[in-house]
Amino acid sequence: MKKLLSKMQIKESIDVENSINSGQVFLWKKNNEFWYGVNGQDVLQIDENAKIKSLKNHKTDFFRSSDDFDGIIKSISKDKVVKDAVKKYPGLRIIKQDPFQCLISFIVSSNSNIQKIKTNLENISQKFGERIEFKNQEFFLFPESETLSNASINEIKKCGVGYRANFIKEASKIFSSKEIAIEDLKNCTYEDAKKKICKIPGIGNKVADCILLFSLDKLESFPLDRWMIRILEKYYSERFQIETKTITDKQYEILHQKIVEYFGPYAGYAQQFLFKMERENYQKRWL
DNA sequence: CCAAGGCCTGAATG
DNA sequence: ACATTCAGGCCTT
Repeated sequence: MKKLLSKMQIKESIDVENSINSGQVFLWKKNNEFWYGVNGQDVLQIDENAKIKSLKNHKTDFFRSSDDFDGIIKSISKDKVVKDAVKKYPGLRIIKQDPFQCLISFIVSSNSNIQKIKTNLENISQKFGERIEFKNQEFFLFPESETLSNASINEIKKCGVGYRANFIKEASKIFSSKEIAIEDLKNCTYEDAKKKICKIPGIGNKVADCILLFSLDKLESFPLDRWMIRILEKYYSERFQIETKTITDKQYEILHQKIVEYFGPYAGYAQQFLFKMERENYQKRWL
């Protein structure tokens, strides 16, 4: 029994370090052997075995451990490129994060870089979020949508987000008005959910796909940023031909359809493995 | 529907 | 030093 369990854990083990360091989340830091991070109105402490302690005891399947991980790996392993990436980061997971924080995070991310995104989000939390102590450390929860919807553009700008300040305020208004309900988004299809959130200012194709993949359970979502385009050109130039320099909405949609046709319904996982691998190849920094 | 240009900011590059 | 480019894009023309 014990042997079986340990074997299972090796097979299914979650790589906390690499999952957090893969461009999905930003308000995380390591202190001694634990990772600490803000997830909406909650703070989490995670050890190397992915055991989670939550400040508010919210139930969250942060690492999507109820996903059939082995099945997903089999499903996306269509070629050597993905297989190599999976072999390199076998415990890399898609993280299920707080939807509002995720939405604002990726609005902030556009035309930016990880270090700056992190700083911007820390500023937003510190300025507008509730200060709280957890495990003898200070944290600032991510602000509620109401708070940000009532904040002035200038105050938001002080967080260093520039022209995105207006997007943040407008997005927060829409979110807090419940005009778009999270449960609906989770329940409807990828296409419908995407259509809905793309109406929010500051959310285009790429940002929408990040939000859908990292907080709304849409695993066929496949965010196409500069890195993924580069990866497709490098490893999949015949299969996914990219005709133009700038990817238009229409081309993005066609490309995404081809990608899902090829990688299947868990294409988002394939994206995460490829992204992680290529960024590491170029020794890009994470948090 | 497509192409081009502007945009806050700050670290990296020349 | 100082200017220019570039970075997980989006929006307008």
